[in-house]
Amino acid sequence: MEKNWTPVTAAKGVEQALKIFDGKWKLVIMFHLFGGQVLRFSELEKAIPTITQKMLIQQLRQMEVDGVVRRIVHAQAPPKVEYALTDWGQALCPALDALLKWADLRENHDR
Amino acid sequence: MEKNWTPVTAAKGVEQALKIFDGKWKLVIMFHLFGGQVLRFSELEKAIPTITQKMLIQQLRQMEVDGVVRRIVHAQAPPKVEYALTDWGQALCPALDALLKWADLRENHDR
DNA sequence: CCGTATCCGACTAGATACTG
DNA sequence: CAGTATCTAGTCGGATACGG
Repeated sequence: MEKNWTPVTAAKGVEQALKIFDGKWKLVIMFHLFGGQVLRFSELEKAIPTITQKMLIQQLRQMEVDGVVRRIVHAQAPPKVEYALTDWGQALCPALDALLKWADLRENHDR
Repeated sequence: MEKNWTPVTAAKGVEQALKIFDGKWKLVIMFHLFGGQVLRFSELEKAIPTITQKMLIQQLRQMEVDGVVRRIVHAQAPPKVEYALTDWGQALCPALDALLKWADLRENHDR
């Protein structure tokens, strides 16, 4: 069945989608995890040197709640926690590609 | 020729694209103008009753600078100014659709 | 009709220090 | 290793009043 969008509801729909990767670091994190990569907390820290621990954990938690990231805890000492994208998270890739493609179009319309 | 993205540059690329419709009202405005609609300043105000004049003009100006909106001034009294999307602005539609489609996928992965 | 100018509260992210 | 807690500066949007 089809949805019938009004300008307002369509905008709200997109905003909902955007909110899920809104936050200064979520895209960077996602791109590090695309392709099925599984990284530890400390590996993400090293991969993104300018992020603080606070921001890293905050963004990861929100992404987990939103269902784009999976948190994998290994019960050991010392602690080991890994992060990976969910299937749904991986599925964002094509949409982001579309955005990149659109940004590239600008050259043809600018002067 | 192909670009070779790193996680960081890809994220920056998407962020650049996102910035262009970032701001609380830009998407709403765009959805009102999709399909070639041409609207006057006052018509946009009526179409989006909760926006203030300040925000409306601010978002429109930025969108104009960024090249997604075209400003059409008719030299008359009383003043008449119309706004429309550029070709590039219209070209955003598919990418936003991809985002909407992705958001819909969530049902299949949630429980 | 189509804007501009100013003030102000809310939210975000960074710095920093500390813990199981 | 993998977090938590607190404080603060900067940014964004809303309210309101005024101008060509």
